Amino acid sequence: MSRQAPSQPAPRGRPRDPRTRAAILAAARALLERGGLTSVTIEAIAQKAEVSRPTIYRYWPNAPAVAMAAFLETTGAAEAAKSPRTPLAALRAQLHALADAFAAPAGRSVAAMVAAAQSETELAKAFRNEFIARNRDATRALLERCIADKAIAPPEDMELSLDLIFGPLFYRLLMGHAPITRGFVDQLLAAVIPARD
Amino acid sequence: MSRQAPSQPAPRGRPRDPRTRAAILAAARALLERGGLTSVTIEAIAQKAEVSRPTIYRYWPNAPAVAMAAFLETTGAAEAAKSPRTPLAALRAQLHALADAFAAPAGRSVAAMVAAAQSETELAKAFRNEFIARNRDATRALLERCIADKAIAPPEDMELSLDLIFGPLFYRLLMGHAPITRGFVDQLLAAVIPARD
DNA sequence: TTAACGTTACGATACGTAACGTAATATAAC
DNA sequence: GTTATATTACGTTACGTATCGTAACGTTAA
Repeated sequence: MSRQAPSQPAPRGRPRDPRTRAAILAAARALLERGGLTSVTIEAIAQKAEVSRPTIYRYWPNAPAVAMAAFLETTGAAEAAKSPRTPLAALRAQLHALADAFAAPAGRSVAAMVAAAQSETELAKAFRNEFIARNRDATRALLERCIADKAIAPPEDMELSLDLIFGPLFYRLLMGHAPITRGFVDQLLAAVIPARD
Repeated sequence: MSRQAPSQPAPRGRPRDPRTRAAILAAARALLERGGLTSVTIEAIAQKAEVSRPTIYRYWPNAPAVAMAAFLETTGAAEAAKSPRTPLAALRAQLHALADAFAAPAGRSVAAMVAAAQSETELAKAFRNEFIARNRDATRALLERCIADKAIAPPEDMELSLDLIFGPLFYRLLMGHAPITRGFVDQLLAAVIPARD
């Protein structure tokens, strides 16, 4: 009996050691948080991961791609805390979490990925789809729950509201002209989300 | 009669040829707009400007510094159009000009400089002081004139208002998830600047 | 047999600097 | 005023280094 449409084409030969991939990503992530994107070189990753350089190239085409993979692996969209009862509180908790991440060393990684995305189209696409879009989706969902609950007045333009919330956060992260605090998030929300009228 | 405190200590030796500096900056600017920051190498600048590499190093310490100098030379703060009579119209014109710049090839330069600032402290400082701060100052001044004229209600936090205006613009520039149009600016203003009550 | 991985090696690009010669300008000496 | 001299700008050439991306080949695990 022969399989006519195998969903998994049966991998042949020696399988990839999962520790290899993990070691590369872990090394890239560590380098990224410490020294920023410029310190994430194939050479440095290879040494830190105790893997040969050609092996890294067998997984990813260049250093920024490894950095992006490492970044996306560890940093998902900020998840809404489950505990808050009201969607408004959940929204606030979600953005507080994002602000915390931006203020922490992880914020440097985010900034580095934004920077990397400016010069590499592929990275930009991945970053938009896997990070930007996910964060917007998560926040949009909570906003709509707030609207459904009549906790806030429905905004005229939902996408504009998202730009008004995320824009200033990224702006401060990248320009560094002012700190990113939970209080700042609260200010943003107060300004952007019209309280229930 | 001897000058006791000469304001210009009389430069000695061969003066710098102004065309050298101009050629370097022009070349850097062209490279920056086309290929982004990674294409702005000392090597490429030297060839395009028809200047030797050591000469470039005599002016600036590294390639990103040249790029920043070229950027700041050509892209100042958006100036308020003189024609509009009311400060509110001037504010709108100023931000329209910024949006136009962000949407044009010059926008790529701005994005490239933001990216560069993430990995080079010196550049970050220059960029904050010479570009970010200047734009904020210009807009803040117009906002205050609007307030003085009672054209708009005074915002609770002026700096927050500036973040709400500039943040989304940079956010769209850097993420590229939506276009930067004059209509977007108008939407921003409507949302952020409470109309006269 | 097939593919993963290491080792070694190679050419290419860009870096930043040094050394040296020449050109252009100021100041001082005559 | 003309001439010497110091000083600086710029080009040319060269050097050593870092990192890149790839190729070749052997070894190991399925």
